Amino acid sequence: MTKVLVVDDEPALLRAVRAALTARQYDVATVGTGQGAIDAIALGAPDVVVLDLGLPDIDGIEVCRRVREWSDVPIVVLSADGAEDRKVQALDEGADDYVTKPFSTAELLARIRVALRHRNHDAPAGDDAVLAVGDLEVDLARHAVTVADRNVDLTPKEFAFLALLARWPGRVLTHRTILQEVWGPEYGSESQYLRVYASQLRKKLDDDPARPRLVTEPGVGYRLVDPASDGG
Amino acid sequence: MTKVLVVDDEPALLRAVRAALTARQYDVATVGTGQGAIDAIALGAPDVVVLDLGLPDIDGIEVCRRVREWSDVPIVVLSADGAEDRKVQALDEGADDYVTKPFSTAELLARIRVALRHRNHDAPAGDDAVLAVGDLEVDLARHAVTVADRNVDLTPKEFAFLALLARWPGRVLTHRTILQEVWGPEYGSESQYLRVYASQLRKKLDDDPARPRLVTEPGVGYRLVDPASDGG
DNA sequence: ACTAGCCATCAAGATCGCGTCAAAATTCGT
DNA sequence: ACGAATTTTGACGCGATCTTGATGGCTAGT
Repeated sequence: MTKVLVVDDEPALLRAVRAALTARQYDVATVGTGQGAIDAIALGAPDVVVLDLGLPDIDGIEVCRRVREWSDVPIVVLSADGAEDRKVQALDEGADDYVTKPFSTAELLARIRVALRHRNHDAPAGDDAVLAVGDLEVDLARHAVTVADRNVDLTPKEFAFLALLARWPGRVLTHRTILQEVWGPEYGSESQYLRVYASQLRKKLDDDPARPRLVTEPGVGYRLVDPASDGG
Repeated sequence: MTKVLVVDDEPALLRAVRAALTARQYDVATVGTGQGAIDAIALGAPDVVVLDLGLPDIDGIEVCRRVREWSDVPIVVLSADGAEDRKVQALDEGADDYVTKPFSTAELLARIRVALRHRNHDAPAGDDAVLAVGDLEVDLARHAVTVADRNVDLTPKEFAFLALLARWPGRVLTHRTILQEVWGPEYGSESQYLRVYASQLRKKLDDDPARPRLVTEPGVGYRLVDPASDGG
C-alpha cells in the first residue's frame, strides 16, 4: 500500500487530509514537527511526503534540505505563504511541488498522484536511506558507517566520498566526478585530495590490501567492489 | 544546453518567458499551436515543455495525453483557468505541474528547475553501458573487460584502445584514428604504439592466432571481429 | 631468391601516478 | 580566544605503465 506522511501542526487540517487520503486507500502517517518528519521519513520510508512549512520547531525548508541529503522521496509543500521567493526557495531546496493554502482536496490529491508517478519512474527499486555494499553499510540519514557490524568513525569529507561511491556499487567514478561532487564544482583536478582520502578510508575501513573494498582504477578513478555483481 | 519548448499563443507572454529563459542560458524554442507542440516535441526532443492550456487548435490537456503516449518529457502547464477539476484533469493526463496565471517569472523558473531535476534523476539510474562483441564484453562504467566471462586486467591505454574498437564492432579504425582517440590529437603517426598494444591486448585477451578477435588490416588499421555480422 | 615495407614480439629505461606520512592551515565548538 | 578536529599542502618512495629501440617474421613485388 502507498504510504503518505503528512507533516502539519494544525489538527483540523491533519484530520481533513488524513480522511481524504484514507478514503482513497492510502496508508497515512502524521507527525506535527520537523524533527518528527525527518525521523519518520528515515524510519518509515514513505512514498510521498506532504509537508506544511509552518512547523513549530524547524523551518519546513530546512526539513527539505536535510531530507534531500539522503532521500529522494517526493515532497509536496503546503503553505499559507504565497510569497514568490518562499516558493522558489522551497522548490530549489528539494520540494517537488508547492501548494498555497487554501487549496482543494482534489488538487492536493492530484498533485500527490503526480509525485507518486515521478517516484515510480525514478526509483523502481525502493530507495533506502541505508546503502549496503557487501559487509559495508552507509546510513545516509544518520551519517553512520559500519563494516561487518563494526562502527566506523568518519570525517564529513570521508563520509561524502564513501557515500558517493556506495551509491554506485561496482561502478568507477572518475577523479573529476568525485572531486566535483564532494569538494565542489571548482575542484576539478586536485586529485591529490583523492589519494589522501582514499588512503585514510582504507585505513579506517580496515581494508585488506590484497582484497581492498576501495579499488583504484589507475588513471581513471575509484570504485567500491560490489560482491553482489562481481568478485573483484 | 538545456532545451525548453514554450507553447503559447499570446505573443506578449511568449516574449516574456523567452527572455527570462534565454537570460539563464536555456535554449528556447516556441510554438503557438497544439499540433505544433506535438511536432516540436517529437522532432526537437526538448528537456522540458511549458504548455499553455488555451491553444487555438487542440486543447492543452489533449496535447498532454497524446504526448504521454510516447514521451516522458516533463510538462509544466500554464493556465488562466483556476478551476480545480481542470487542474486535476491536466495533472492526471500527464502534466507534471500546473501554474495558474498570473504567475511570477521566478516561480515558473523554479518549477522548471524542479522538472529538470526530476529528469536528471531518471537518467543515471539504470544504464550500465556494456559493449558486447561476441564473447567479449567491455563495461565502460566499471572499466572492466571480460572474455567468455573471464575477467581481464587491462591498463588504462589498453582499455581505451579496446573500448574504442568495441564501439565500432567489425569496423576498421585507421592508425591515425586510434592514435588520436587514445593517445591524443598530437599523436598521428606513432603507429609503433599500436603494434605494441595490439600485441599486449591479444595476449591478455587470449586470442587464438588462427582466429584472432583483434584483426590487423595491413597498411590501414585494426578492427574487432563481430560474429554477429561477419565470420572473420 | 632477394629486397623493401609492414608487422609482432621482447626487453630495458624513463616516466607517471599512486600511497603514505607529516606538517601547516583552516574550521569549528566551547 | 583557545584547543581539537579536520582539511589542505608538500615531499618522497615505489611500482605499474608507457615509451623506445632492437630483432625477427611475413608478404608482395622484382
